[in-house]
Amino acid sequence: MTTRHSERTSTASGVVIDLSAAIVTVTDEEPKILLVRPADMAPRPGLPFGPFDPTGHRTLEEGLRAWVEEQTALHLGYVEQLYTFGDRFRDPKERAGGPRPVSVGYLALVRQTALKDAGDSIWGDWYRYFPWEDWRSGAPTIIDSLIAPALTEWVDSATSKPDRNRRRERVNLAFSLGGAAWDNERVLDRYELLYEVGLVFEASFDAGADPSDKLAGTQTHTGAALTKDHRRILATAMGRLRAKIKYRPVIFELMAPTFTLLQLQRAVEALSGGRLHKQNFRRLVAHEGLVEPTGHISGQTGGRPAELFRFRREVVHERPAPGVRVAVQVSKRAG
Amino acid sequence: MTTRHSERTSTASGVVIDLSAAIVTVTDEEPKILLVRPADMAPRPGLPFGPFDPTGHRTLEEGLRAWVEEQTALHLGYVEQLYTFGDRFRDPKERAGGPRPVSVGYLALVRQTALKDAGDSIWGDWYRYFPWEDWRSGAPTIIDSLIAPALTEWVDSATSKPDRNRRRERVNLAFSLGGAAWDNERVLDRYELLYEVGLVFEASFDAGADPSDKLAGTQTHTGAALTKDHRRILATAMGRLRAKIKYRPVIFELMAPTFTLLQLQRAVEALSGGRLHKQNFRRLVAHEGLVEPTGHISGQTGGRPAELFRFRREVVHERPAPGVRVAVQVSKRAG
DNA sequence: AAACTTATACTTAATTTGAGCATATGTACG
DNA sequence: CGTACATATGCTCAAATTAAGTATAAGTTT
Repeated sequence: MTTRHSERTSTASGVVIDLSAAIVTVTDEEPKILLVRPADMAPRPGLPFGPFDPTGHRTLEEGLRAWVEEQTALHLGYVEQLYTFGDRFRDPKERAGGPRPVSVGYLALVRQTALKDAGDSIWGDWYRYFPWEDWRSGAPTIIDSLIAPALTEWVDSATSKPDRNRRRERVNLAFSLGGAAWDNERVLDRYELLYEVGLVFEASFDAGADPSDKLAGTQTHTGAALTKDHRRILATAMGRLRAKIKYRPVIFELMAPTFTLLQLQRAVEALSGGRLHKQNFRRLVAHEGLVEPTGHISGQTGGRPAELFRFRREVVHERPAPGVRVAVQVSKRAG
Repeated sequence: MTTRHSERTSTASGVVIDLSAAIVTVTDEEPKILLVRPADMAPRPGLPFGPFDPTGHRTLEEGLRAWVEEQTALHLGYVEQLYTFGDRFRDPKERAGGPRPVSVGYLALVRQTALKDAGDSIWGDWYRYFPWEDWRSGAPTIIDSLIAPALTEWVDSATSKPDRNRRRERVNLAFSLGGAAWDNERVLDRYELLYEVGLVFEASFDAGADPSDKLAGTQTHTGAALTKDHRRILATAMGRLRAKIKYRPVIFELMAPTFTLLQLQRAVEALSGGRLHKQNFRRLVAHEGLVEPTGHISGQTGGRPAELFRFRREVVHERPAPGVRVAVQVSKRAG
């Protein structure tokens, strides 16, 4: 216990560090995530990633940028480290004796204009993988039709009473089934719950089940699957982004240089998964000094033309928490 | 570009993953950090850490807990992953051909009662390493006497005008020299700025300077130093904890099972580095349902005896963001 | 008993938030 | 040309929250 600080080089064997990127953009009021098409080995699409090279990469982030530029011909602007994933058996190949992969996950934001489609990378609709997260037109039907009943059954099937209570609390907290307000930031909580209950494809796949089995019967899987644990990384990214919007002006990383206030509002709504009160939204961004008018007018609206605005970068130095601190209105769940 | 997803094992060579822990407690209204005494090789104390063992450790967090228990005989309760550090030359030994260390940093909270002093681990005063962060009795003198002048000089010494402006903005943002309100969460920003300007010991040490040089003349180094980049990890932990207190009831991880409201307030103040308005603080914790009275009375106050309270765990399931959302009053800077 | 320390209840004004009304200014289409 | 419709924008209003007190209670210290 005294010599523990002496030279301790790689006693650890077989660690590989992967750098993974959840690259987000918003086009046509829809949030998108950059995916690479499945290669021969991978049956499902996944996030772009590549191994960290300690000799070539000065920093982790630099390594990530290099990989992404090579794989997708995309130059990343805003990049933020999310989380480092290192649980055993994140990659099923590990069971067969593969090395232990540790992934450092990143969130990156790029503007719509930057999408050059480079071969085998594509923009995937974010809510295709998380259909229960989009409340913009009311409560997602999949919750009432599929998720809620299955979760209730899972709660009831607990063997002991304290266990049942724990399960109920967890369900209520994640999916607000107990009447609480929907918390749009708990994306990861919800995904992990669905995984544990077996409601997402990855769960049964990771458990080694033949996927065609369950799918043959009733539809019990929700949302489209990604390879390995990439959907979990994406859930982490969504939650972080939804939280960050509220206190940092990151939304402007996704906007064109000039935009109308409605375009800005729609972008926030797309990411947040709920609707905003229009007048209050305008009051907020104006009062917080987040934007300034350009004097130009947009003609694209189909109604009264809107003024074009631009982001006021100076706001970062003026206010402690500049961001779109707006309450997301989420229509009450039916029933 | 098409085969990039095929088997790509460790082309990366010489990566070692370290797990580091910033273990925080509060005793006698002072925040403390657990440090391990310098061994022969390390000239300064540092955070407890150990290598990640992919064969033995099921998860990263489990690996961290195992290391800490082994090194300090401390069982960790609340643990949260902070950030993964991988910049080149974080450890000066790397220049001499050592392996590239990547550290996954964690924040852990333990209660005062849990401190068993196990041999060569000690509790260090948190503000000894960051004297400019404690505003509880007004603006720290070190800012006006040392930091502000040095930063101003650094701003003025910029060669180009845009460069000077960038420096000024950065200084104003981090240390609120431009009249803005002090933001107690920007701990990392401030440390990194001081590092870059050369005001912390680690900067000149990492640059290879003989430390006795500078110290011989005027005192230009602020705060006590830690080994390698552990002070940076600690800064990250402080910032995260200060932020988290406001929206999650993590403060109770540091409190005894029952406590008076003033004890609770002092603990929050100790971590936040500022004073709170007493009456509003009580109204807040009561109104938020964070605590409930035990019916018992504390006799230790030296004034009117206070009622003892306990944390209401249920609050987590009731409110979206339970936490001590209180504006930290920071006395205005002198001058 | 007087001075001091801490606890706790209550007041008040300013600010922020949530929701909506009213009106302006354009397009689409009969 | 006129009516319906869509969007933009200014403004009001009540409720809730926040910041900063005053007032009083209930102990300890000297």
